[in-house]
Amino acid sequence: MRITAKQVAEKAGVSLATVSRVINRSGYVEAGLRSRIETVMAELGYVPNRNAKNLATGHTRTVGLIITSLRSPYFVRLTEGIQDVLEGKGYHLLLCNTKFNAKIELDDLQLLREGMLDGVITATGSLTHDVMLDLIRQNYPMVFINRIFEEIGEEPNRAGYVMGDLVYAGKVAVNHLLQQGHRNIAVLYGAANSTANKLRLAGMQQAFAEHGIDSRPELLHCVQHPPGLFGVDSDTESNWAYSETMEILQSHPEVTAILVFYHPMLSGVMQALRDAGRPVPESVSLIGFDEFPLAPFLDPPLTVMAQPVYEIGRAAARALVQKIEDPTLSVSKTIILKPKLIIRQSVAPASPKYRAQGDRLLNSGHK
Amino acid sequence: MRITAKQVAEKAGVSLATVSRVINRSGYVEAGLRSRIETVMAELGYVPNRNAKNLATGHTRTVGLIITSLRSPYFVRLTEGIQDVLEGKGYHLLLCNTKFNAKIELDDLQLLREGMLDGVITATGSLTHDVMLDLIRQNYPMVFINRIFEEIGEEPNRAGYVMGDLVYAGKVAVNHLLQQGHRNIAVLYGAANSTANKLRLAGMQQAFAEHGIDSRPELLHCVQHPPGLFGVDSDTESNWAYSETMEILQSHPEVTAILVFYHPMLSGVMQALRDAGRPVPESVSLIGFDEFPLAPFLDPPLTVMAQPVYEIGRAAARALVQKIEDPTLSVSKTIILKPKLIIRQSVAPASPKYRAQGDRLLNSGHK
DNA sequence: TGATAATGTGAAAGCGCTTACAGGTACAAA
DNA sequence: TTTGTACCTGTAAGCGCTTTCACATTATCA
Repeated sequence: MRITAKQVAEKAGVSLATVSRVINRSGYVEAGLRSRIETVMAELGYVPNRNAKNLATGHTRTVGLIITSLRSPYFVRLTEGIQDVLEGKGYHLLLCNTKFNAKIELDDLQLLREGMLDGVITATGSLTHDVMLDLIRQNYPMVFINRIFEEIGEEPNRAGYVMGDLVYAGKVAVNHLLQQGHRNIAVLYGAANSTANKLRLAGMQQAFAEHGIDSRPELLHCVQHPPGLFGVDSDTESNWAYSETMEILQSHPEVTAILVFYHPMLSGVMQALRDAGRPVPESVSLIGFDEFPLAPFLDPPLTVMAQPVYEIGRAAARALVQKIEDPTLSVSKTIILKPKLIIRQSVAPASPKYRAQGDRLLNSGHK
Repeated sequence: MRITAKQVAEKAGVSLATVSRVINRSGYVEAGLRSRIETVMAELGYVPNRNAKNLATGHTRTVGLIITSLRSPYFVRLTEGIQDVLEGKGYHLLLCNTKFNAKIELDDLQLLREGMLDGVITATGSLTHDVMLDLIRQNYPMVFINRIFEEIGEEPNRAGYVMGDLVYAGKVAVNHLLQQGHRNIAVLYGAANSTANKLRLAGMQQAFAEHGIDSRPELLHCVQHPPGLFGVDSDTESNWAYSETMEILQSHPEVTAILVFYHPMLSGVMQALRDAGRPVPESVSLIGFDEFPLAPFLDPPLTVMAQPVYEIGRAAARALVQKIEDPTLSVSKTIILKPKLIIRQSVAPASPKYRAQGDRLLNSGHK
């Protein structure tokens, strides 16, 4: 059977409390006694029971991270940032991969309620919005990435927010395209209705506005996948992106540029472009989101909107730990970090033909 | 304060035991009472305390996964396989990213001893070999991926093993190269001394043997990174690979093919090749390990040894859960799954010049 | 009809820790 | 000497569940 602190106490001829003190280096214990107890612990091979400790102290020093998939370098790098700070603070990470499945997300959120998690970092969209709201209002320590809750006003609570500057990201990406003469741009979204998508869309529209162009739907073909679409399968996102891209290419041959917001969709988009005989960037320009090591080695080297996602992860983890350890409620400032466009070779000037077509559309006015 | 089962019991006018029975659907409880208690729980917003439950039952339904980095599609896909089966069985995943750092690995292993983890799946190399041995002998439920322990003979315990057929992988990869006339092959390893590396090396040597070639060190330049080399930094593996590749290219200009066992190194290798003016595959052929969605879109499309890693993950998780839930000790059979070479365009026939050079080396004999 | 089994409920003893609280000693300051 | 304070250790009451055991009550079957 397993050795308990009580047995250590008996063998060392001290009380349980003293053993606890040496384990936790808390309170006073005389040096001689301490080392005697440590010897006994070593002899007995004593290992403290973490569950008992968790119960007694009311916390576990583990936090949950909710993401949609590790297939995106965005989430990978985010996770790394988070783990690197957690590790330094003695926290552990419980990973929840929702695959856009609300049930899975709910399941992990429940762990927070059940006291098994001290806090949670959420990097996903809007699947379980109401539950999140509820948790925030109940003052659970939470940090949200690229997401805000308008419903929560100035009520103090223990939620924090860290974001990339998504408006800026959308704007800069579209600007780059606009400058190269692109007018008909298709956008492949991640989950619908997410804060992130709204902000990016706003940024994209700003870019159009700044170019004196009215960004009617014809000029910006946004495709969002329905919630809960993706399964366990290795490449459902990619497959979805493939068929959506094919669809766009056929129904909107005037599209000369594609923005891919969710990295796992990239391979599907590229495959579709290849199958449709539309070379990148000669025929269609492409911008990906999130930098990854092999981006310079794609054919063509991929122009990418790089979010400072490692830093976002670190900021999120720091904020969460701080919120966990400080019982004070407050209304928290949102931390915002700027992304950067890394220009490579997947964007080229729009072919004059399509350029003209876009401008024609543009000049035809609308009611 | 938080609602406890005791309060539910009082309000419902029943005993604590009965409340516990309805929570766990265990034992007998009359239908009417059950629904009354459920109503009370709902009214009170009762959520059971998981730490108390963990303490009382002695298990947590969470398992640990130890990997080196999420930057490799190998570990990503592995993690997905594991999570997909765990999720179905009601287990949660605690993720440990060692970054080849023994301290971090030890830390998570400790959670197993402390009872916070019901079991652990280890997919890393040899950093904490002795501790692993210890844990196995103490009959903790563990599953090892691509790793075996010769030290454990026929002693029954609760460890399991699942492996890709690494010998086969090494053999097939080298065979492919040999057939194209390559004779001087460089290999970039992951962590030194791992079971996986030994097996692959064995396979590679088999391939040479089958071609009637003696695979002296001159013909197979293996480079292993020292343990603990890699840090937090985004691309230490890549940087290491870059300088090693540069080094090889200079000191062994006769090398015409490179095998990259650890995916995060790939970008470094490709950058070095590019900087050294050695085009792939015209000058140097390249084989990567582990398939990933963008492999067909690299320049050139990458030939890759694809391990059935999702299946490996599933098998590992199934094995672990089974070992957790079945207290019987046994000596376990190793599950072996075959990889597959996916041929694309990063391997071309060796240039005759180097081919000749390789053969000359070969024919010069050795003492 | 009585014996046996199945069903339903409660009391209470843990699970293995932490943490007041109380009490004791030693030593410096007053 | 007294008092105050730092230092040291133990007692015991939890933390919030699960689970055994005992005891009722009801159904089942010769």
